[in-house]
Amino acid sequence: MGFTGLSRRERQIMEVIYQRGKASAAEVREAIDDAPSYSAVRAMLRVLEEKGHLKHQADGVKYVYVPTLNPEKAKRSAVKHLLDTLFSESPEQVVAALLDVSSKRLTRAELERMAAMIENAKKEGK
Amino acid sequence: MGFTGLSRRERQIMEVIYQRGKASAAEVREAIDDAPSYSAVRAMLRVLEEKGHLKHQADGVKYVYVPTLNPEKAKRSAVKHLLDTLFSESPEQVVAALLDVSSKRLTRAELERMAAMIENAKKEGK
DNA sequence: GTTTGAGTGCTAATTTTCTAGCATAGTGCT
DNA sequence: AGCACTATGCTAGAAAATTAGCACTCAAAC
Repeated sequence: MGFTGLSRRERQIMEVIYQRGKASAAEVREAIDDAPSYSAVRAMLRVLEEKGHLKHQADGVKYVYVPTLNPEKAKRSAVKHLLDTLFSESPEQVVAALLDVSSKRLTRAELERMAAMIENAKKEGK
Repeated sequence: MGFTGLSRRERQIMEVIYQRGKASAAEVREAIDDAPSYSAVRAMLRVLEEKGHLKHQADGVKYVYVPTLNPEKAKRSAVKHLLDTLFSESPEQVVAALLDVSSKRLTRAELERMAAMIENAKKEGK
């Protein structure tokens, strides 16, 4: 499932939670730039849980929210969505943008590992 | 600018337009799954234009809408956002997901080109 | 030149999203 | 026990998004 179907705030909240893996209402609120009230955040967490996007665990007295969807699926789904919408199904362009955006931070080792993954895909696709 | 800040419908519409490069109100409507009325689509196109995300050109009698933001910037911005939220700043994981999602469609030539891009990045990062 | 069709601009109203605030409960401190 | 603090559950209301519908324009077909 993509983020389509979520309202603006809901999406913001889901993003924070995916980013951190899990988060309490207060943490979500802190992480949002133009954050709404604490009450509002709590209300929306409840709604997101109702809709099935989140579940919560009691951590001591408070609730910690976690995505329902397994992270790997979420990632694949997001990449697929990106391919469909912005990249006209062209994985190459994604790689290009990726290198462009993160070139400064990339170490040689990381690049090697990426190359290895691609090498591997070549073999498999034989 | 990412899609943050847009409402659910607005986002859907922007995605359609990025996907196709440009689109008329009728085309946008057709491309949306659970589409609202034609009027509704037109109204939102107008709003998106006011907000500066779209501009329109007259194509004969009708309007064709085009993104304001240059496609390259949009792509970079989207990839960056994805890195920030779901991928903990790890470009490798993006490549992994990408190969995973599109493995079936990838030709050898495409893989070669990706490999070449990475090779190139290695040299530059020297 | 008038009728028809496809388009636009606008506005009022509905629906959804978003928000604040109050009532309540548990914990820890004194 | 009483107080302060930090939670939660809930609900009413405000604000924003979404929608439908009408009035109008223009071009082409008749």
